[in-house]
Amino acid sequence: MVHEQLISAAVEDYAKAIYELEVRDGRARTSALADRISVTPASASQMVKRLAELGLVSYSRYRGARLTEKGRRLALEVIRHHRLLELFLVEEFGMSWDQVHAEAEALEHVLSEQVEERIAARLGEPVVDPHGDPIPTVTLEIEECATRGLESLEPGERGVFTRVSDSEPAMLRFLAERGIAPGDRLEVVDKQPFDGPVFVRFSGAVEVLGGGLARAMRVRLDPER
Amino acid sequence: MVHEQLISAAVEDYAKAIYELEVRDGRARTSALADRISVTPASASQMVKRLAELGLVSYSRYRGARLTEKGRRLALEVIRHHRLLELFLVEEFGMSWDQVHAEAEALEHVLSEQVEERIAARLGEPVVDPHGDPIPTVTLEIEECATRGLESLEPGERGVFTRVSDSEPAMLRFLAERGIAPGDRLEVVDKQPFDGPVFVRFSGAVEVLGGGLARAMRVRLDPER
DNA sequence: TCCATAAGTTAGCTGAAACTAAATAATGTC
DNA sequence: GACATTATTTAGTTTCAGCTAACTTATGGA
Repeated sequence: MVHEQLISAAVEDYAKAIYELEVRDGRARTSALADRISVTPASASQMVKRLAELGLVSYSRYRGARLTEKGRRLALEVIRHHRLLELFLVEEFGMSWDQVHAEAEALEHVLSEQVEERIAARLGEPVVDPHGDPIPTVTLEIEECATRGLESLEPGERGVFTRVSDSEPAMLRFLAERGIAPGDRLEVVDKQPFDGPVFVRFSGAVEVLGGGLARAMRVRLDPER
Repeated sequence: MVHEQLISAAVEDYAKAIYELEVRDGRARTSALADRISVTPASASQMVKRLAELGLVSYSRYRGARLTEKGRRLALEVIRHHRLLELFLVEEFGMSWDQVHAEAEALEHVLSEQVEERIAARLGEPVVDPHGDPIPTVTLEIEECATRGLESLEPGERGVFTRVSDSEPAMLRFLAERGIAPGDRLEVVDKQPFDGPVFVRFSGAVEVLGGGLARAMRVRLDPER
């Protein structure tokens, strides 16, 4: 729970991004990483080398980075901070869904264990954040339940809207306006090819979601009861 | 309220330190500044030059820095963040007096206007922090009431314990243990020369305060009623 | 299988902000 | 008023984390 080597905010950001890419894609390609951190691929490549020196990832050139156990713990700690902060800002300060991501992004790196603990206690040791993302426990356990991008569902398939990328305020506002939130059940009614819009029924009303939004929405497939 | 040029945390720290030195000593000497920031005088000197380029201080070599109006506003904004955070952590999370300084030191640089506003509202737009330091208003007005170091009072003089440096946890714990807090009335009973201990009566009990502690305690002189 | 394109890396540079060592100004004492 | 002491600044280096440009490896179509 305590870092030995004094880890910079930049390194924490890389660890977090690599973790999230591994969860989503199974691996963290350099360019995807660069994209997520908003730096050039050259910078990401270099930083991955630094993370390797710090023992946070293992990698061999040209084949991406894989978090070590130590790197994974660091990533989960940052993610716990991030998600607790998001939930705290929503619950305690009544801030909106789409605002809290940017706030948490900055605060996550300077949150002490002490304050983290106080926040978690205040919120009743929560297990999911406002976007439906699971919050790692104090001991950094996390249950990443398998989800699929909404765009991959075929018409007729049903599921539960489980989480949505927290980094697209416009998307979050769009959903908030329509009262769509994690936990809602949904059924794909129709979809158009080539990343076109997806038609989804949420408790009655059918919504048309553009391709980009559909890819950002993660769905847990209906256990068919 | 919004910075034009994207100001780093380091620059914010310098502005704050210069402000506090100006309040305490009337001016901010390079070595005092270096001391406060925990860098070498050479580093402080260099950074003062940078602050001058940013229009935050005016200075001519060898005669210290003076905050410009812009620099003063930046300092007060950081100080507002710091003191609101300290109070928030004490009031809402029940953290102790001596812990909150370090926390606030890190958080102050990443607190958005939004969250600052929420915290201030939650606390009821407070005007002093837990250490007795005044909190600048939203419009950055502050009332720095004239105080003297306890060590400068002569036996027989009376006053009100008004504030204490928040950066010395041991000192704060010492005071907390004895139930001494800002607002307490006091009377100097005796003192020893050469930075020796000062004997002070707080509502009955006489306490012996070492020279270092005495210098850290700021006292508002009794208006003699 | 070959090769064009895409992905990833290396080399070399930049700006922040720290450092040490050396030089220079201010100050206070006699 | 001279000079020793202290304070401040300058010069030159380091580390971090980004950049561009040039190069290398992977990959997928024909």
